[in-house]
Amino acid sequence: MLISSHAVSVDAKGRVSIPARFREYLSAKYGDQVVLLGKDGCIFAYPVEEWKRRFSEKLSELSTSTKEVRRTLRRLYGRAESCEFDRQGRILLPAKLRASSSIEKEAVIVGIENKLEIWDKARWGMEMGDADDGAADELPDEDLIEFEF
Amino acid sequence: MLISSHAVSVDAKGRVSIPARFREYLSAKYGDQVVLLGKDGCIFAYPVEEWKRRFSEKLSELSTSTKEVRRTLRRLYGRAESCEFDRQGRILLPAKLRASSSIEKEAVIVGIENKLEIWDKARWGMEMGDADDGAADELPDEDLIEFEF
DNA sequence: TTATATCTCCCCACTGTTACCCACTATATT
DNA sequence: AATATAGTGGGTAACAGTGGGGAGATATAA
Repeated sequence: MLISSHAVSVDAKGRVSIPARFREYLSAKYGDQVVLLGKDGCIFAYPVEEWKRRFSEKLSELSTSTKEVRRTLRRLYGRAESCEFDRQGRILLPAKLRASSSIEKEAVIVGIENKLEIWDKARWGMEMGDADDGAADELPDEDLIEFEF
Repeated sequence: MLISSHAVSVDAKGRVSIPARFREYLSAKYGDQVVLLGKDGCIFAYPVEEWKRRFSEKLSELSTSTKEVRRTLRRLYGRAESCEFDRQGRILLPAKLRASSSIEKEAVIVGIENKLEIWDKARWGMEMGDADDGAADELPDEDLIEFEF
């Protein structure tokens, strides 16, 4: 299971190191290929198998006979990118995705169950409520779920 | 079952010894991996299985098609950390969590049913009402639960 | 086609951190 | 007293993350 967040740097070539814990889990369970998708102001990274489960299989149930379905499909697949870890355990973030997620020099990689999210560091701070000091460790009232802590 | 509290020291590298009773119970029942989460001004430590039961399974019932659910997920997973006991039975507390819980040199580890809480010693004293002498063995009025003793 | 530029991914090198190992002390047990 | 166990501290080798040179592939231009 993927969990936690790591600050990483983006080098001049646009590469980011995938933290070792994440990489080991992904390589062992899924292989070295992931699918990238710009979403929520960051980059989602799915193992191929997860991408298929979430999108390919769902869409294959639908008929492509309607314009709407075909449009949804091409918008989803057109924005996605496929990429692999290099020998140093990094991935090259395509310039398009770096631009759309405002990622430049400092990034944060977040493990969420079975996918990764890659954020610009400043944006991640906003998303987390700018409260690293524990003042916001209470989940906001509007939360939909009642967790058992 | 985990119960009682132990004072431990935090070494220069940020490690704390998990008291033997706790470690034996956790290792035997769950394994050597725990998930840490900053909460209530201390650090919660769940066996992975407990984390999954409380959070992963609950969240997997929800659709991630709404922005609110995705945000809740990343805020929860992003603040958590996964870690293992070393050969001496210690865990390394990540600097982020030490900071958010004010843990520096002296800590207290509390066993509560099936999770641990790790406190800064001074804060733990406050939480216990500064009364190690038994004067506060009566639950305060504002407690929400009526226990059957 | 040839020449030039760009991109991708390999390799190597450097640095700070991590986790293993050993050792010391205090407490408990025989 | 002798032995075992728990908690503590620190040295050190291995590894993770970082940065950059350069080969090969692909694209662009002449």
